[in-house]
Amino acid sequence: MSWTDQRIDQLKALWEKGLTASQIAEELGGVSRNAVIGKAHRLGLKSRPSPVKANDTDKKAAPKKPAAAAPAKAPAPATPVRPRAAAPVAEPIAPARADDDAAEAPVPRASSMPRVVSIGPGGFMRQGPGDQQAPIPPAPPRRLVPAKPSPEMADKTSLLDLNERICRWPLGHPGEADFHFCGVPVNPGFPYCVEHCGRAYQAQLPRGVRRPPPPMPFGGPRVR
DNA sequence: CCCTGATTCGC
DNA sequence: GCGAATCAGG
Repeated sequence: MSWTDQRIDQLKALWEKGLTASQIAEELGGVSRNAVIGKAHRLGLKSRPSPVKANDTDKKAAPKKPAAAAPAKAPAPATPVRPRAAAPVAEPIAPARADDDAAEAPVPRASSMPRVVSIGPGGFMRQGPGDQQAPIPPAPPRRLVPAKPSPEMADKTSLLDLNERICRWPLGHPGEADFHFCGVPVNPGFPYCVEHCGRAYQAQLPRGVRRPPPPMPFGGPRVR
């Protein structure tokens, strides 16, 4: 991903709105938290209370990197591919309500009055007459997360609960009411727990060897 | 451990 | 310019 004007505007807006770098990175997609921070600093919009910037007032003796001439980095190839993040997933979007037109009172807007422009759910930005930040970044109706509907789903691992350190082995079938994921801690370096790694990764058998169970796709035919 | 932002530095 | 690696505080 590259820093298009749109993405930069979005970054600025979200950063000034107070979102954390992680949240912004997640929102933008395709970039890491570090990338966001790096870009923010390059854009000059740094500051904002950093948890690590306690000191400064009169402490000057701060030897930073005394002997940094030999970094000698040893990248760890032990883990072939570190899972970066959950696969991009289309989150449910709230259906647009169009039935409350009656409530839309036409607001008289003096042209010299600063407008208040929505940049997303709960987020607004003043925009004066002089300001031209043309198309305000499209406000994706994300972050609106459906509540766990039923008590028996409350402790199940939903799609939205997935992260890099819990097992994403699916249990049940997408679309079913109780579809969820395994959710126990992963076998480090793998997307599944030890048990499910055992099912996901199987030793290559020599040709001709008869393999026990012919797995049916998607868990087999479903009776309906 | 998790999180945070800041900084460095090889690309 | 970019961002992973690293640092350092909470």
